[in-house]
Amino acid sequence: MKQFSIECTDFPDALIAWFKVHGRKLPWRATRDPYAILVSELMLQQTQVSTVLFYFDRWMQLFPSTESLARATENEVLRAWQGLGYYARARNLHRAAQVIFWELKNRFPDSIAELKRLPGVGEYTAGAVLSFAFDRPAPIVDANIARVISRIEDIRENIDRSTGRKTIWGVAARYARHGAPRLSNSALMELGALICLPRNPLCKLCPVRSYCRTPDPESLPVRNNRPAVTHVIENYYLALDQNRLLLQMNLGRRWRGLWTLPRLSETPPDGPVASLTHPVTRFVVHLNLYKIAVPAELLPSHEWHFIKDLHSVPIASPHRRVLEMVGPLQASLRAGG
DNA sequence: AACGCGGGGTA
DNA sequence: TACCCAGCGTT
Repeated sequence: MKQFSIECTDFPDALIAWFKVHGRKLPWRATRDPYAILVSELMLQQTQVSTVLFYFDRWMQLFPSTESLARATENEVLRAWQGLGYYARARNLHRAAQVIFWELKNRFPDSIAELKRLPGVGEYTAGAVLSFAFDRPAPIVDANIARVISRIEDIRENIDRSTGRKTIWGVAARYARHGAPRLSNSALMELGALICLPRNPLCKLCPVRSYCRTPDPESLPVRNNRPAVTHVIENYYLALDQNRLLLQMNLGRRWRGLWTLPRLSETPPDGPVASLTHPVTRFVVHLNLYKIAVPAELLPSHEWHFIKDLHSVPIASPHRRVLEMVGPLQASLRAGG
């Protein structure tokens, strides 16, 4: 039977000893409230720690419990999430709180299977809640841990493919059998965040370098190539009527529940009053804003909003940014964060 | 088993 | 610009 160095008790012990000294004090590490942990995990999906800090703190003040979040309106929830992106996460978290509070009578799920039934909770997030909140052994593999494990074990399978992912999760599962799940999962993740960096890993500072099998850490993990970027031009119009601004509610999948500027199908003769370039996923969007007279016909999704109330309206970030460029709207957009 | 999500920060 | 990030849901 193949013996992995990760099974030696020395490895987790060395890692945890390092983590206790060098691990960051993050707000979601200072609590064992499963709701707070769940909030942090949803926010941290595909989003870096430094970005989440501000949103997490404000969210926990606005919605300190499953009950307060379950009772909130979708508009309030999306407004609190505004700027964090991937808004499906906000709706998932909202629905998860409603399921826990009403359907589960506010008893927080405490098994992988139950947690995965919550919207927005997959294998990773379920394991994170179980280990961080309940200190129960559960493997987790995020981008950090995938990188650490692939290097420690010199795994050269593509981690974007199912076989490669299976290999990594298998190692993580062996690792999770050792005690202190909260500490060991946190430590593994933190090693990836602080030492075992994607580029220029700090191997000379690594507390477990003697266990590391790869001769070439920077080549790992092996991942798919990124698709080429596609350039897109999008035109919108600025319609002001006295102290009101016309916005459009998104009803499709993209930005559902968020307001954007009303879409303009053709390019007007006069130049835009504001423009910005907005890279997102595999697109680069060139967004143009044209000033037009009050439109003759409004769509059902169109609605006038008082400019003084814009701070409480969830608006997609690029649209909020291009509106800030226009000038007189700045104060209303920024008030209330 | 891929792919879309069309976000945001950093080197 | 390219790349990365405490992934998930859908097809």
